[in-house]
Amino acid sequence: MEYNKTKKGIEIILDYNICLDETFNCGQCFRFDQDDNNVFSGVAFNKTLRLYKEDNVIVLLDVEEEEFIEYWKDYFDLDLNYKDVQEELSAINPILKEACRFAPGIRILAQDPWEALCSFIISQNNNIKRIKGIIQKLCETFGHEISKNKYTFPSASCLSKLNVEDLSILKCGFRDKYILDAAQKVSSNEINLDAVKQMPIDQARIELMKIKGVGPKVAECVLLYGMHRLEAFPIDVWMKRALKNLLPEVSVSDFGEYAGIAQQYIFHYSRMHPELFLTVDN
DNA sequence: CGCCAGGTTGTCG
DNA sequence: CGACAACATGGC
Repeated sequence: MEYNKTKKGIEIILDYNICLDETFNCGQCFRFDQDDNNVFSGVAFNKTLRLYKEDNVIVLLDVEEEEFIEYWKDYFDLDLNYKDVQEELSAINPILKEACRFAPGIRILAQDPWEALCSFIISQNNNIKRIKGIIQKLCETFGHEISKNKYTFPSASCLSKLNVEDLSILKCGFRDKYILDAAQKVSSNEINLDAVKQMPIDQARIELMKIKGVGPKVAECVLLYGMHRLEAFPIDVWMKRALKNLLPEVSVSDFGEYAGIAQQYIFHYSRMHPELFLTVDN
């Protein structure tokens, strides 16, 4: 991976494809949006990021080299060769190969663990549009503004001081008490997310599921998107349908160390092809 | 209006 | 263990 420092910011020279639209809109994160002229903007790690792609270059606007190295290089998983991963996955199964081919520019973002935990608690039995709205309101209400209409994600410590009435403004329904339980367990260090990130994955799952509202699927999303554990394999309604109807002869253990990336390609492919499932049950 | 949404919990057999 | 209703809210 090569990059240049310019007066605009950091320019990442791509030797393979990265699609910002698919990466930000494939259901793994909820805080980036595209404004007019092809520029995406959002917040991660309490920092506003604005970026766009032009030809084989991604421009991170107004980003210094130190900030790029410390945050964004890992955030976009730039040290992993996704082309190699896709070749490996494509050899497993023809449908998986097709899913890789369909959206090869998706990357698994390495998000903040607490933000991922909170976000995927909110995601349960919910739709992506509304998830984004609830998270936006959460940040507007309890984070602080760092640039025009851009807010930090409120810390666990901050949310742990609130009660369910305080959260009613979010209209997040029954998930309010789950958010508070997560905030309390994390801020008190009863659940140490930095430690969980380093644990053997079976133990990490058990630790995360001590939080109310965190079951197998949410735990898996936290591991994959918030702790960059690429072997994690979240199974939601779309993945259930896909595994049953598109990949009946494949077992989850066949996907290997990059199962989470495989999952993302399959999830996105399925969501973009709902017609594949119209005539089936579940 | 009714079904569904990147599920989890509690309960019942 | 497995099945299944209930859960808040709003997108479509």
